[in-house]
Amino acid sequence: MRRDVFQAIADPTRRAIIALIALQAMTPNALAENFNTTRQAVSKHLRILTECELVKQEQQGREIYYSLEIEKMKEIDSWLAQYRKIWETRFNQLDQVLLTLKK
Amino acid sequence: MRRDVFQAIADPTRRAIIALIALQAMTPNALAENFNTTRQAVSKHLRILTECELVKQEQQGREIYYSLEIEKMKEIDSWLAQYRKIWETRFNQLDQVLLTLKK
DNA sequence: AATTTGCGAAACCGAATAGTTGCGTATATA
DNA sequence: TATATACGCAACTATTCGGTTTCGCAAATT
Repeated sequence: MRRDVFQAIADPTRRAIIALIALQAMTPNALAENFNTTRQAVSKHLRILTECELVKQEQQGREIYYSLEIEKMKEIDSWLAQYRKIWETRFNQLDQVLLTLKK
Repeated sequence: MRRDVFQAIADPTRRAIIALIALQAMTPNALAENFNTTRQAVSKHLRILTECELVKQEQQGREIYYSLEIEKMKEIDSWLAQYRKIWETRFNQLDQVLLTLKK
């Protein structure tokens, strides 16, 4: 099973889960109440997110709190960095053009 | 068919295509030669990338050159921005702790 | 004009995926 | 101790996905 961060964030429900647990740790039941889905479905998404280390869990009694592993999000950021470089270069080039026109 | 950027970049072959055409426009055949796959397979990926506007095409005779629509990549960047804010805040907090310890 | 080349599109197939249902287990509550 | 709650896991189903094969069309080459 090839699980990577990009595959994990491909699903909109998972992105919604990420958005919620980024703010505070939550249980599967609490998460399911926020969507039109069952606890089991959320549970499966959490398993995928856990497998690619985007999420960490903490047991408290019979409840399991899930929270975002923010470090892993940087992996997407570093992939994006190469393209950010491109659009920043283009922006600077445009900037140059505008400056030249102004003169 | 729900095509969005996140679903598009989920596939490793598509990320490789993006990396190549970010540097220069390429034809499906030229792209296929860079991978262990057929032109048709590449063609399907290009269709998906085109549908979500990550890629633009330019016909030249019977050849079609595909290149990256860098603007669309910013969509991923702006989604990531909310999380970047989180890790930067945490970094600053850690920075504060280190400063306090130093004194 | 006949052939080759570059391409998209459709039909098809096996694998993966999202979701449901049902189960077993552990913790909490009565 | 009996019951309710929170959860993960496995089995099952419908759908989607990545890839191949085949086809037809248009542009280039002979």
